[in-house]
Amino acid sequence: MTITDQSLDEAQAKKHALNCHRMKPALFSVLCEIKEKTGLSIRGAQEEDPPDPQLMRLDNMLLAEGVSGPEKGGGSAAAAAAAAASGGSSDNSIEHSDYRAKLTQIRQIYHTELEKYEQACNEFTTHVMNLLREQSRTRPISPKEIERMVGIIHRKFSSIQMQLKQSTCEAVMILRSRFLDARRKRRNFSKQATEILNEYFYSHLSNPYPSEEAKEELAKKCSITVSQVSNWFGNKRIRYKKNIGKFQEEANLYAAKTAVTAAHAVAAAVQNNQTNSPTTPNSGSSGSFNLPNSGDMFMNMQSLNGDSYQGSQVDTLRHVINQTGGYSDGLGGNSLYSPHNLNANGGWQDATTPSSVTSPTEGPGSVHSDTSN
DNA sequence: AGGTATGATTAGCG
DNA sequence: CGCTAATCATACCT
Repeated sequence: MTITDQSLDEAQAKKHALNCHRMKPALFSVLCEIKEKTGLSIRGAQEEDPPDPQLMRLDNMLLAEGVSGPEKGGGSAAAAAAAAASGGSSDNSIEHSDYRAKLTQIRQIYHTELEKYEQACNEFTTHVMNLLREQSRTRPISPKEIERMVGIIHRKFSSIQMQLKQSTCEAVMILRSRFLDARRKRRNFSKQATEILNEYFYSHLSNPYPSEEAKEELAKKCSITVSQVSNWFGNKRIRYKKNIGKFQEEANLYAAKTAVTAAHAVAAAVQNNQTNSPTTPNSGSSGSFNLPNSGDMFMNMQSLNGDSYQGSQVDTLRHVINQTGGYSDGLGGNSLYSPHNLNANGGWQDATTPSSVTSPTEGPGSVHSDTSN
């Protein structure tokens, strides 16, 4: 619906223009050729035999894409198939309808062209027949010869048809790759979605591997697909690990966020005269990872968040943070980080620490140094 | 324009 | 099959 689509339009227009240019002269030249060589050598015959595999492939594909199939159902079927092929995304219906529209366009062009060729074929056949009939007055013409002529004509036209099919296939492929190859057309998730994902990630930092169900839920919440969630976590894990310093700020932020909510809950609980803190917001799948927690994070948290916490709550918060897998400790703060920590826990990542993991991208100092973003 | 962020894809591993 | 690591291709920012 933006620039890409326009370019697609152009591309398609070009494509079709090209097709038309390719077809028409071909047709004419064939006609001329046949006229001249009134049934002598069969020059185009090598192009396809009756069970031409390529033609079959094209036919199958056109059918599968809904171009040559039934009018209406074909389109949506194709769109569905395409969606399935692209990874089962049933989301952005807008784009799919757009896709379908384009596909319909292609189909229409295909059908009109096809019709035209058929018609031309018939016309030309009768024309040649007439010619032959005329000639038959001056010279004997065997039925066999006529038959052969007709055969030649049909073969020629079907080879043109094949070109049509081929071009249509190409157009469809282009359309598909344009629309369905998400990589080409990547769009960032919504701010909200990223927020949700990050929240989950940082509150499960000790074990950021959402279960299938969790993924589904996240997917639903973010209105993205499960595989997108998986992708996101895959990317996030690897990138986080690669450059923890860079994510420090973010980590603090989200930790603070969850901590705050937790704190509220805890506060409520405390008010309820309960000293327990069973309130880790997200199911406590953490556990296995125990890092020593430093106060740093908390301080940052305070400053980042602007909220002021008072004495007793501080401890509670620390506790909560600990529970939530507060992992932020020395890491971003530069010197202290050792990638070993990650592995040690057997939690995520196994040892493959490539030599250059701990690039000290970030200078010393305060956790929120640059914010170059 | 160039750099960075980011979502998706791919090869390879267990 | 899910994961990591590397890479691609685009979006977004400067």
